[in-house]
Amino acid sequence: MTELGERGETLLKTLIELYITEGQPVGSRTLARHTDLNLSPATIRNVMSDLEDLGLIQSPHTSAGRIPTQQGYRLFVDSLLTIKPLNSEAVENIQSRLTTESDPQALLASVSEVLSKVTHFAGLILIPGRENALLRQIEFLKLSDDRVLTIMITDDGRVQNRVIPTDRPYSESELTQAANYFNGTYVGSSLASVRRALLGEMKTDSDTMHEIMKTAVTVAGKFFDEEENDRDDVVLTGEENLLNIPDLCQIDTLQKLFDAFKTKQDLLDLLDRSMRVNGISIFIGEESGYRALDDVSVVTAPYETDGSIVGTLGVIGPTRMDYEEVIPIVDITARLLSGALSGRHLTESDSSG
Amino acid sequence: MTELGERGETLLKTLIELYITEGQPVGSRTLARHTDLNLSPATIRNVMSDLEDLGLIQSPHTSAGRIPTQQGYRLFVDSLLTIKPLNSEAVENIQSRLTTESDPQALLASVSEVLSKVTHFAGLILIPGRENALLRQIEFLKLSDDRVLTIMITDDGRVQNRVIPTDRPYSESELTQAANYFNGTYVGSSLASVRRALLGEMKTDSDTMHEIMKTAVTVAGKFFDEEENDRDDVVLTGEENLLNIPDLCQIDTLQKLFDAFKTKQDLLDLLDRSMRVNGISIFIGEESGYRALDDVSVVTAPYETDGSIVGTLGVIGPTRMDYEEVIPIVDITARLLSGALSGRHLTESDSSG
DNA sequence: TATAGCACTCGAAACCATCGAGTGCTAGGG
DNA sequence: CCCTAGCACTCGATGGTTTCGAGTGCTATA
Repeated sequence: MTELGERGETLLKTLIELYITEGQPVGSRTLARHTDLNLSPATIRNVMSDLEDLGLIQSPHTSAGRIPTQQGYRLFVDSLLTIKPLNSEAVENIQSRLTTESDPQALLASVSEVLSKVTHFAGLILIPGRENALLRQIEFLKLSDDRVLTIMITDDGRVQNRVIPTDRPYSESELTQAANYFNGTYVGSSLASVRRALLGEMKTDSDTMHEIMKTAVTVAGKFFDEEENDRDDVVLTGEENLLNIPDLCQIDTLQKLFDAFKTKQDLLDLLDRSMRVNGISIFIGEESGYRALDDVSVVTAPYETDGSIVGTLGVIGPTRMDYEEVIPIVDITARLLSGALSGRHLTESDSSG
Repeated sequence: MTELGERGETLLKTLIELYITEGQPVGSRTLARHTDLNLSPATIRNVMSDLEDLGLIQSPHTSAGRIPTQQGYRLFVDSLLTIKPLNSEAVENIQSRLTTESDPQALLASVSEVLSKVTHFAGLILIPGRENALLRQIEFLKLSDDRVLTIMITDDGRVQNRVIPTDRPYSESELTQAANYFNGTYVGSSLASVRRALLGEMKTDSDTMHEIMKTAVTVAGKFFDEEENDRDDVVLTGEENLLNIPDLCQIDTLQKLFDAFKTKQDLLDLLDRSMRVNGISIFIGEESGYRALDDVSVVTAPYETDGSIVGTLGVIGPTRMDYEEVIPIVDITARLLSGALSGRHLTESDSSG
């Protein structure tokens, strides 16, 4: 790519900043006024023409000013932006939220909420799957002759319950014994390994198994079979904020967006991809590759527990968002959350219920 | 109110039906064509003028056709509409959903979903509080020195868990004994009475209480203290459907609406009110009394478990919705749900974990 | 009482002129 | 060689005018 020169960079930077705050195409005169280069509009025009040739800016029509292209934004966030000092009120807001909430699931959801409140865009967070969590306890409760309530607790303090339809009635004591057997065998193992073990058990010739074992394997097997069991999930908050944004006033754009919000699959994919990157990811407009997100930008940052990345959080806003403000907010939120999450595991002791 | 006459009623009815399907103000000529009264447009005009004087229809401007007013819709739904025969596909859709889902919480949520799918509007359902549910089992699990995970199971098969911060560390055996004591004392009581009993216990001079009892009362007390514990809740689905609706194309209208969807308080109030009515309730435009709902209509119907009303479900759509189709859908959904909910309680037996 | 006729109203659409912000280009100056 | 001033040009936005047509209200009449 052709070299830009310091002057070109300065002008591109101020042009984008102006466009972000004003929302109007910016012309050569305006740009001249808002820079301390002491250049005439005519000179600015020449530079702008170069910038346009490079594909960094464009004009909506002949006699309008210029607006940044996707590539312009990209260059801007990659090398031009000066991160704004963090709004301390926002930091306190985030911090206080993180310290008051002790239930881990509610904590993660509230992080999404605080992101949307602070940025006035939509906040989102990837809630990690539980394949690596350790089983702390499982319990089978008889609901009726053909339904068993299964409750599983993992060492990260999460509780999951599901009603399992059964082929035959189980007695309560049978279920209790099955749970005891199951707990005795698998407590302390990761859910992934429990799942593997169950698959193996189910293939085993069932004649060699004790009746109680069979019960445990059957019921727990169905429990673990449900896909969603340990799937990653996305919590999205503040979607309604996106309705105020003048850039997104087209109903069908919003429609696409909210449809994607409902299914969440695209969001999940995107967050999942960005989890493998170390540090902030920014997807500008069509960069994300999902149609529904063509007209927005997504800023994400991974968060960790005890040093390893477990999930991602972020913000969805208009492509014309104030990156210099949003980026540090997302960044600090991820850091604060990582801090709050560390040392949150259950005691490692036995788990007799 | 002045008598309308059969001819006036017929004309009002067809006018509203036309407006509902076409979305355009309907003029005298169109109305003349769509009725079998063999009247000339001029005559129709006279009648329309009367209807306008009665406040049932209005014209957006001098040379446009007429559209129904809120009062017009009201009269229409109260005494004019001919309920369409139910779309059998929709019924099967609802029915199959109700029979496949066995987890009661998921069942209620899926009803909201199916309502939105079938009507292409937003579905909503009031999920009843649990004050009348019976305690089946409670369990305390130590997470760390200052956090205890509390899990409560009720006879309707619902599981609720919450992390309780504690003042001092409790040992695991202490917590197990406390849970045993608590279960021994309160299993089978309604949550309302457990709450009352706990309030009493907490006032009692704690010197007279065994240490284990104190533990149980303290931890469970905090659990029951959280307001949301047994609050009614609203599940709302298919909000994004409302974005396609041409009548609701104004961003600020949508904004108001989605803000209300977020807080849910107004929806909860409305559903709560309509729960006290026996049968279908219809709130047209401003009738509901909530600003956010000024531009939409809400159709609701209560549903029951074993003969007594426990909640409400419904649909939110544009004021210009096809009431003749939506009303029976809401009605039949409520009936099917009531049927599916009856006989769903847990077995009444003991609850040794 | 219903109808036919007619003048009238008013929004929608098409058309036009004007205005002004902004551009590209070129010639000239440091 | 880079910068600047000047100038003609473009094109959307704005606002006024006209036309068109759907629909109305009124009145006379069968």
